Amino acid sequence: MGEIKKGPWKAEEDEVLINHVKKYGPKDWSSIRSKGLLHRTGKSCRLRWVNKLRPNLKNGVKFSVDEERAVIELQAEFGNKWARIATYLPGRTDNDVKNFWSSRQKRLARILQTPQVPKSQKNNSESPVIHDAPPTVKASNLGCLTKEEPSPVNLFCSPSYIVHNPKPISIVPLPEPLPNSNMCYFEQNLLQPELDIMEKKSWQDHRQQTQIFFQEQPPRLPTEVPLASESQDLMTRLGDPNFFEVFENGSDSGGSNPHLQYVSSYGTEGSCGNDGWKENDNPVTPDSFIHDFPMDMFDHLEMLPSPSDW
DNA sequence: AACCCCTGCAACCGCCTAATC
DNA sequence: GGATTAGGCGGTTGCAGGGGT
Repeated sequence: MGEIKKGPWKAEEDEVLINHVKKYGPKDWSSIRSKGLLHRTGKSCRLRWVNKLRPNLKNGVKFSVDEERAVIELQAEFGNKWARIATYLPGRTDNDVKNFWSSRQKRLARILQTPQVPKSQKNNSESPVIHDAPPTVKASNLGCLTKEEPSPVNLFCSPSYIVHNPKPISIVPLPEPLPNSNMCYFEQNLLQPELDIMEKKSWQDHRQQTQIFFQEQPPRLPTEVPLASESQDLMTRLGDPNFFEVFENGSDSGGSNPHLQYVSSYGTEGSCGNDGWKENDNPVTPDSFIHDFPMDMFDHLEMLPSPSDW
């Protein structure tokens, strides 16, 4: 048996592989090598067929908006089960989906990358911390949010989620991660290294009437695509130190069924007086804001200067 | 023009599981 | 029942091309 060939496939090799599949079907990959047809492993042959030679593949075609949505939704549901996800996307392979997802994650991580806050600024508890990028949920905190430890929850844990899901962010403060819960989704989408977490103090400084709401519905596909111009507006708002004010005075109770809310010590009516979780008797959600996130928001984000330039 | 950086993509690697011996 | 093999899958790597400086 000759040496095993690696590296890019040549057209002649493809032809041999195609002929083999025509004769015997997409199986017996190992026999290709044992018969001396190719000096490739069965694995390599199979991979080449599945990813490049199989009929009806969308080679060289970018993911459509619908496909992107589907990947995001399916990834939220199945996790990194690329092969399974690919079965929902005609013409796409697990490799396609995997590459799409990882490049997207990289892109978002870069977008949301935040520079280190200088120590002098950190030590100054009176100075509000101005974040250079939309803050994110520390996903690992989501599983341990308690009344005693009302972590400064930052939204935007999953940009793709927000971009593509007009529903309010679902944060379920449960003691244990649930399979197929949104929490799992957050865990999987945590951008590494962990993006900076707002400190409690600055959280309070920024938001005198903090209210974060919870719902248990799974992510849903968006039903409308806002205009691109809205993206620009939103990006302007994201860069605004007072950005979080949009979460105050939520006006749209929406269709969710929130059952908990986070109330700061500066909370308003019904506040328990201390920071912490409380039953939400009269939920008001920031739906309207979240719903405003356009599909292409992060495409526009990329057009902004990098955080280091801010 | 040269260099660097980023991105997308193809292919490989390692692990796991099922089938076969 | 254990060992071996093949196939499947997710993670990772390496490279080519494009864009910016």
